[in-house]
Amino acid sequence: MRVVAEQAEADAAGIAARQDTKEVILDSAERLFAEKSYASVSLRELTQAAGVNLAAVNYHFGSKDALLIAVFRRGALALNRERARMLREAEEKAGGGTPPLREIVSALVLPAIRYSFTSTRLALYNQFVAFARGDGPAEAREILDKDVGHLQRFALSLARALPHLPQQEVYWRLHFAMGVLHSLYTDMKRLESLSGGLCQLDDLEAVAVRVVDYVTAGLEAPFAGPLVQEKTA
Amino acid sequence: MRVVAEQAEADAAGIAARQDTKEVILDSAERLFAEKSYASVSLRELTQAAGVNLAAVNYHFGSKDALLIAVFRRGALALNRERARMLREAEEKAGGGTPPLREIVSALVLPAIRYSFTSTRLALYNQFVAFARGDGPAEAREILDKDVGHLQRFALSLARALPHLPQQEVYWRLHFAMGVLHSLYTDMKRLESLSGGLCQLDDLEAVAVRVVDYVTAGLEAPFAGPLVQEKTA
DNA sequence: GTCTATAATATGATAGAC
DNA sequence: GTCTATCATATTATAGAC
Repeated sequence: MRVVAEQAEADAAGIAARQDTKEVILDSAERLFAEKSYASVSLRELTQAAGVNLAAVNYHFGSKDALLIAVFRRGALALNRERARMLREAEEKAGGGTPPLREIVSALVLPAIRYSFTSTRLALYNQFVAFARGDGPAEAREILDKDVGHLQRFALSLARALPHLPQQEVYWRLHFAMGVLHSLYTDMKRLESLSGGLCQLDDLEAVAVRVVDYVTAGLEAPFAGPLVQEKTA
Repeated sequence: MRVVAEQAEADAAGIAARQDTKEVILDSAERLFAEKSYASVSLRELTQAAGVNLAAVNYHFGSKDALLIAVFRRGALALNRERARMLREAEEKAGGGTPPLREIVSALVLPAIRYSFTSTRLALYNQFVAFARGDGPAEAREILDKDVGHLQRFALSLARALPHLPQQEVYWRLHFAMGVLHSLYTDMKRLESLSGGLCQLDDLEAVAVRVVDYVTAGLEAPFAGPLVQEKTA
């Protein structure tokens, strides 16, 4: 794209030129789609923010819809890979047995939080997912619905760590945990406002501890069983 | 609109005709904006779904943006009113003292869940909020950010019920609770898929108990303090 | 691969008859 | 208040020069 010397170098080396442009577009798209929703971001705004030509999106991805799917795929792959790695490590450390609940929760939670701090790439991944579900083309929604394989692994691991809980309740509480994670990407402005600036997304470790504490406690909540308490009033 | 006899009747009675059309538009807008995002829903699609004329939106609301704000306002008012009512009742029942944590949580949680079951009007309110934040005009976003007054009441009530917790942590855990609620409107399809159909949003009471259990446990989670545990590995 | 110019279409909004 | 017709504009996508 911009640096012509490098371009010539890459071409000479037989490499598929600079794939830089593609990456830059993906980065901008992820951020803008997350911040402003897919439909509301025009290709003009997007390509201008990315510093590339208007036609580049269609050249590299084929269409705006295809770009949305590409940006989702990239984010999902990176996040799921890291989660799976941490879960595997915890299981190995447990010698084939069940890892402590806190470690399972950490494997689920920490990659999402870490990325939100360190990588521009995944900072807004979860927020993007919310929009993709409402906005995107059918294909993107299907991918999203099917993107449960890695969560299934966590469901199984959690079920082993919480043998007294019916499987159904494990699923519900895992689902709630995802909601807690979601809150880190979605409503931080409201939290900042609510707390008068006291609560901020600045200290990675501190936030991680809070989330793990909360989610672990929720998973360990006493389960009363299917009977609903009779009102005394 | 459609029923001419009623229209004439209302006109004869001196009432401002049928305000039905306005309501129908608000209902459709709330649902569609929530499902597909504000920007992706055209006025043509919206008015067709509502069964009203294309020009009706501009006539009754002035613009598409103004419609978004109107639909948000209506939902926020109804939900906050009900939450405040339940919290007040709990406080009165406690005779000026601090209500049990579970009751505070119920006041926060039950109205949102109940509406999601009973009222088409508010069924998708929370999901809509997520989109409004990314999508809407600046005015809508500001309203959203400032819409913390009623949450402030809950923060204070929770702080009294959890006197050992620093105020900052109360805010964080209230924020996480909102994330749990959010999960009921946002990713239910993923939960259904993940659980193989085992988990569904069908039984209001059962879901309410699950959410209250989870959120209460999270609020009651032990608080280790600002010190971060040293890794033993 | 990148860019300009433009085609084809969809959108929000409005004027004006009823 | 409702409807049809239409304007002005913005959008995605593409053709074709470089």
